[in-house]
Amino acid sequence: MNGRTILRDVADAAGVSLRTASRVLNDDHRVAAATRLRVQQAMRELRFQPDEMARSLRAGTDATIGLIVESIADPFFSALTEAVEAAVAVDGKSVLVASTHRDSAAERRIVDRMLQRRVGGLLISPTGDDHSWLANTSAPVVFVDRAAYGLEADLVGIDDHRAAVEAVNHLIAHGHRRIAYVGDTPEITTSAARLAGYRDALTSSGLRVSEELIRSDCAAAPAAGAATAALLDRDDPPTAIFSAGTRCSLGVVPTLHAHGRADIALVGFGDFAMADTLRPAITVIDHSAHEVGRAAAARLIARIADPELRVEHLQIPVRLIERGSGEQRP
Amino acid sequence: MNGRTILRDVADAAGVSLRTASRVLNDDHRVAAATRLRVQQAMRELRFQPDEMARSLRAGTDATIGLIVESIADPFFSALTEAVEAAVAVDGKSVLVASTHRDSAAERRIVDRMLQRRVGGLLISPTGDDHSWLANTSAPVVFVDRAAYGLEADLVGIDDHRAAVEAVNHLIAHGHRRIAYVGDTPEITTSAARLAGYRDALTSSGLRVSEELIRSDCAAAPAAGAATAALLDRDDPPTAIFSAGTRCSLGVVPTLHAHGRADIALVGFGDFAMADTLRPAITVIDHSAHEVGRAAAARLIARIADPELRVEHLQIPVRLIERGSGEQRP
DNA sequence: ACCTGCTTTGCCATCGATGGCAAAGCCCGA
DNA sequence: TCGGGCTTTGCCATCGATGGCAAAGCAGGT
Repeated sequence: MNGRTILRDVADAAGVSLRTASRVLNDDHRVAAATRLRVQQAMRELRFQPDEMARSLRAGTDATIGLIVESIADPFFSALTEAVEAAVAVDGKSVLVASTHRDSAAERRIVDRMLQRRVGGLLISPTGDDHSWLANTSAPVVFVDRAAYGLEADLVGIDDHRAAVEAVNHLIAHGHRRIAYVGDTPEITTSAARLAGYRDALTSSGLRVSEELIRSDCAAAPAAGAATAALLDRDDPPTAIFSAGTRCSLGVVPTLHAHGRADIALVGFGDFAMADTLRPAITVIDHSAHEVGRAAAARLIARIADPELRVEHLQIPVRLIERGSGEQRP
Repeated sequence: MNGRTILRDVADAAGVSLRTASRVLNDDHRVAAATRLRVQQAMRELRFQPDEMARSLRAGTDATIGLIVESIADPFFSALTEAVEAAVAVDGKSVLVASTHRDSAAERRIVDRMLQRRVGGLLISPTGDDHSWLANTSAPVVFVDRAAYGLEADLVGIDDHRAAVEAVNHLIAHGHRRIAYVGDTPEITTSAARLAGYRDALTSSGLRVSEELIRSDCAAAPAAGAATAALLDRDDPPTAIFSAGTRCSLGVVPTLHAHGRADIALVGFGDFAMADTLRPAITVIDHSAHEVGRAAAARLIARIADPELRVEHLQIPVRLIERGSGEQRP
C-alpha cells in the first residue's frame, strides 16, 4: 500500500478478477449487473483512479495533444492556446505546449520529444520552410495559422491575402496613395501572403508599388519601430501605413506617437489590448485567435478519430474594425 | 515493422540482449566499449527513439509538469508559461497547461486528470481558498503567484503588500489625498494583500481610508471600467487611482480616456503592452512574470529531485516604473 | 589446473492497464 | 439427465522499457 490504489486492489476488494474490474472500468457490457455494482462500490471506497500512463502504453497513444507555436507569450498565440485547451478538454484531452522562438532546429527537437511521448496529435504553427521531415510521423498533424511546405496536411488559418487586400483598399478608399508596408519576413507564409495582398491591392487600384515603402524585415516590435522611424524620416514619407502583424503594430504605434505623427493613417493586422483607447484608436483587421484555435483543435480531434480524412484547408473569416486611425485622410 | 523501432529491434540488430541495449541507452557504465559502439550504431541506423511513455510507466512518474493557471490568455500568465517552459526544457521536461477560469471544481478536475497522467510535478496558481485536498498528492506542488490555504507548500510570487504600499506611497508623495482602489476580489490572496497594502499605506501617512473609494469587485476589465466610471461620477471623485491588477488597468485606462479624465493620476499593478505609448504613459509596478515563472520552475525541479526540501516562500522583487500617469498632481 | 574476483551479459519479473481466447456457470429444451 | 447456446468470468500475453540477480567470460595469483 504505497499510497496509490491500482485496479488489482479494486479487483481483490470486490472479489473478482483483474479483467472483470477492467471491464467495469471500461463500461464493457459483458459484466453482470450485480458484479458491476460490487466493483464500482470498491472503486469508490478505495478512491481508485486509473493510471492514464499505463492505459496509454497499452493503447499505443496518448490523450495529449502537442501545441507548438512561435511564442506562447505572444498575445495571438496565448489566446489560441486557451481556445485549443478549452476545445480539447471536452474530449478529456490535455495540451502540451512549447515555443520554438522561430528556431527550426528547436522546432524539430520539440516535435521529436512530443512524438517520443506519443502525443495523440500535433498542432503546429510552423517555423522555417521545409517541413517534409514531418511526413510519416506517428501522430496526425494540423497546421495552425501558417502553412508549411513539403507536407500535405490540414491547415486552419485565415485568408491572409484577402485580408491584406481589404486593409489596403480601406486606406486607398480614404484617399491614400503613398501607403507603406511594415511587416514580418516573407519566410513566414502568412507574411508573404499579406505582402502579396498589399501589392495586389495597390496594383488593382492602378497605384505604383514603391519598394522603398516596403519594410518586410520586422520580426519584433523594436524592429518595426525603427522601420517606422526610417519611413517617417524620408523626404517623401508615406501618408498611411499598413502594419502586417500585431507585433509590428506594437512597434509602429509607439513610434508614430513618439514622433507626434499619429495623424498618419494606420491599419493593423491583428487586434491588441488598448487599441481602442489610443488617440486615435487603431483600426485593425481582427484575426480571431479564439476561432482559429477552436477550429484547429476540432480538426485535429476529427483527424485523430479518422486518420483517413481528406486533407483540408480551412479559413476563418476576419473583419476590419474601424476605430479611427485607418480613416484619417492624408 | 509497423513503422516504429523499439529497443528490441535495436538489440536484435546489434546481436545483444534487450537488457544490454537498455544499458547503452541509459549510459550504464557496465557495458564493454565495443558492445556499446555496436549498439549505438544500430540505434542510429534504425533511428531508434525511446518510448517515453513506457519509460514513465516503469519509473512511475513522468517528465512532464503541469501548469494550472486562471487563464493562459492572460498576459501575465502567458508570459509566465513561456518562462516555465523555457526553464523546464533544459531538463528535458515538457509542460501541460490548463486554465481554471477561476472555477475551483474545474481546478480540481484538472489536478485529478494531471495526477492520473502521473505528471512529475504541479505548478498551480490556485483558485478558491481551501486547498487541503491537495495534501498527499503523488506529485510535488509549487504554488505560483498566489498562496493557498490548507496546505504547506512552496510558493513563488512577489511581495504584494509591499508593492501596493510602494504604489500608494508614490501617489501620496505626489500630493494625492483621495486615492481610489480598483482591484480584484480579496478571495484571491494577492488581491487581499494588495488591498491591505493600500490601506496600510494610507493609514501610515495619516490619511483616512474611505470605503466608498474602494472597489474590490473587479475580476475583469469591463467591471473595472464600470467601477472607474462610478468613481468619476461621484460628487467628490478621487484625484488618483491605484489599479491593483493588469486586467483592471485594461478597464480603468480606457474609461479614464473615454471620460476625458486622463489627468487623474494612476498607478497600475502589472505592466502591459502600450502602457508607455498612451498619453500620459502609465506608471506601473512591474511584476515580472518571467522571473516568477523561472523561479517557480526551478523550485519545482529542485523539489522533484528532492521531495524532502524544506517548504519555502520565495519573493521576486518588483519595481515601480515612472512613466507619467502616476506623477500627475491633483 | 583451479579458485577468486572482476567485468560483461542475459533472463525474468515488473510497472498498470487491456485484448484474445478459453472456461465456467447458467438456462432451457429435448 | 444431458447437451447446446448464451452470458459471465478468468488466465495469460502484451504494450516498451528498466531493475534485480544470476551466469558467463576473463584475468591473475597460487
